[in-house]
Amino acid sequence: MAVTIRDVARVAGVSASTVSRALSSPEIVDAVTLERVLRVADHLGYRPNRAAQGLITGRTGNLGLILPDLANPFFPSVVKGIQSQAHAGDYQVFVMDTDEDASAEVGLVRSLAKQVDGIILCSPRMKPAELRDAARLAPVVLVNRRAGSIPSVSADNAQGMLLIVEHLAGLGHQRIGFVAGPRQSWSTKERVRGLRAAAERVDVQLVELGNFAPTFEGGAEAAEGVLIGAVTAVVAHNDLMAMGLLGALRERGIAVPRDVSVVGIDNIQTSAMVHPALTTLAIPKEQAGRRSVDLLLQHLADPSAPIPLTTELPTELLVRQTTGPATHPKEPR
Amino acid sequence: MAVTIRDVARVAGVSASTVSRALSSPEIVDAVTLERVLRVADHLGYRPNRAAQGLITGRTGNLGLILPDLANPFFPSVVKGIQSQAHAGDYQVFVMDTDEDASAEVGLVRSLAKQVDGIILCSPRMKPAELRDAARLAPVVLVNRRAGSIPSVSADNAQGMLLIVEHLAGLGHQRIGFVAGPRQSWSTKERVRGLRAAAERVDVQLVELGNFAPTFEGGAEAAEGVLIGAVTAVVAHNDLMAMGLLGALRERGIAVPRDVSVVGIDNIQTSAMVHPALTTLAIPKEQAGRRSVDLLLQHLADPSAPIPLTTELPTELLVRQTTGPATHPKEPR
DNA sequence: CAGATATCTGCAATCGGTTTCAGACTGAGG
DNA sequence: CCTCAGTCTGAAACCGATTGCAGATATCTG
Repeated sequence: MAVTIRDVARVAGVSASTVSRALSSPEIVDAVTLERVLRVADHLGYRPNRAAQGLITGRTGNLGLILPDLANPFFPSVVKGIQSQAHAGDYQVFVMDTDEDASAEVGLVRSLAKQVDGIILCSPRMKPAELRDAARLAPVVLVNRRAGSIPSVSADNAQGMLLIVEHLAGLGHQRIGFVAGPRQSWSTKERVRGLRAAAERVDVQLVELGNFAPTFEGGAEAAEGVLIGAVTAVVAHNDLMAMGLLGALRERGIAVPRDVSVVGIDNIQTSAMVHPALTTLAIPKEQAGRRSVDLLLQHLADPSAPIPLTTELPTELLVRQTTGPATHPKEPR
Repeated sequence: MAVTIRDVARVAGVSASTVSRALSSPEIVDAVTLERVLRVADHLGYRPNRAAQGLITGRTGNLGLILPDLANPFFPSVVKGIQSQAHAGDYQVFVMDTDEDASAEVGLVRSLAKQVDGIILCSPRMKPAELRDAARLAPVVLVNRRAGSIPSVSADNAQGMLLIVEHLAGLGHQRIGFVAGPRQSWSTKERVRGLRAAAERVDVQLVELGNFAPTFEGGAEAAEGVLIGAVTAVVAHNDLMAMGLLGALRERGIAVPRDVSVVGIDNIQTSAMVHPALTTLAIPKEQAGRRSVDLLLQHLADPSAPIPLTTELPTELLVRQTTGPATHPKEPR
């Protein structure tokens, strides 16, 4: 059916070995033979059979990507970055959505391990011990999480939180609320830590308003706490929550940013499309994706070479319309 | 390194063939042998090598998915549906994002064809002739497009447009604007057609406001035309555009839905999160994804069996806050 | 009880590449 | 002219599974 290496060999009047060499190590075959083989291969539309190559070389040319929920607007950008970078390196990407099921992750890694050369775990929910096990089954790179000795790519949360707090402090805010994500989440912990450090450094008060689901609804639920907490500014764990919060505040007649300022994190696409447009900390999502692929491919190219363990990408604060001068503290309007 | 079928065979005291049969056609091996083999396989953690299986059977166990832009919030839902349904059928999915590059699609199909058992083309931008060629390289199912004799899954646009127009007419709107997407797009044509038919049937006037990019910005650009067109309601080609339109109208001091009603299409996640929440025609995105996989797997299971050529999924109108009674026509407030 | 049939299993070929090894040929140097 | 190194090529083994074929055993039939 399909044209094989032997077909090319026959037409070019050489052996299969020569064709193989012409394609994979052209420098060791005679120039005129090479040219002829390549022309024939091209003319016949020859495409190496990946399965056959994989069988002998042990390389599949595939990468696996496991993530909790594609519907969460944070992830598609990461996938795009991964996808395009992988493709540039002649790798294909298996995308697997676990529907936020941490236990599914473990099974997926196991079943994927043999079919790919490496796995990218994006915001994995699994336990550290499970991560360690996973990393033994195949080369693994983590995105949005750090763990033990597994290479990882994440945003520089400490720096990002500082940007946020400095911005708010600069607007006169003294009491800043934080609407946290799920307690177990790595990002949540990172961000709490970063905010605490930043608050101390900038000398403002941080009011932790509790943990909520990292969704629009979760953010809406946090509105009550914001009012009770008597803060003049709120940082939400992500943009989705910030948007939920915005909606709930509006329902309660609280004006943003006049009565309270709101800052999101992620810079998802729609954060710029809502009204008022959301001030948010932009995470370089595509870049994180690309970088994770780089790390993986680098490791595959030379498994003995050392891989940078943790890569932290700088964030950027996008000041839009949901942050403004603090009202309460001292500046009477 | 990895445990092979021969390892299992040796430990179980049988031949490799028997192990193979135990795994793929259990009914033809002796019950006690079967049990022993399966136990050993499980105990050793045996996983068949997909490359080896693929080499001999010609089946890869992979599906390819080509789509224009993952960052467009319409697609992740479709991917989720495809992903989960494929996984249920023990298939993996290669996801490829073309970045809206129609010419890239052709190349991708070609390079993917040998590595997958079938390809799902989601909203492909390529020309009909190219589609025909693609379908010759591998089994293909189209999502969101119809073309010649290639099986396809799409929303029932005619029905959907009728729902929209009836809803608006019911609110007293007589002049309804349509902000169309790209002229070449299949959906655009379908929707124009559907709207025209619906307008005629319900006896309202349809004002076509021109073609715009299917983005937030594209929608914003359409605002001017909406005002000039003197319509009391607008249908946008998709939610992203509707949201852009909403923003631009607000900037011009036009209140929605008081001054003008707006209807989107797609029901992307954020359409419910903006204020006012967008009235939109919901497309069953996940379901479309699942269905496309069903069609493909069905064809793979029995290539001779006929496949339903076009599947149209019913849509649903979600009436939220951007549509209200018409102001102009006769009802003075 | 012989012979036919059914059931189960193993051998060996096969898929399409890659890679080791050895041989053919070339040209240089003595 | 012979030897030797260097360059290029082909034969054959191999990766890990599946499957047609044939042989072995058990079961059934008359």
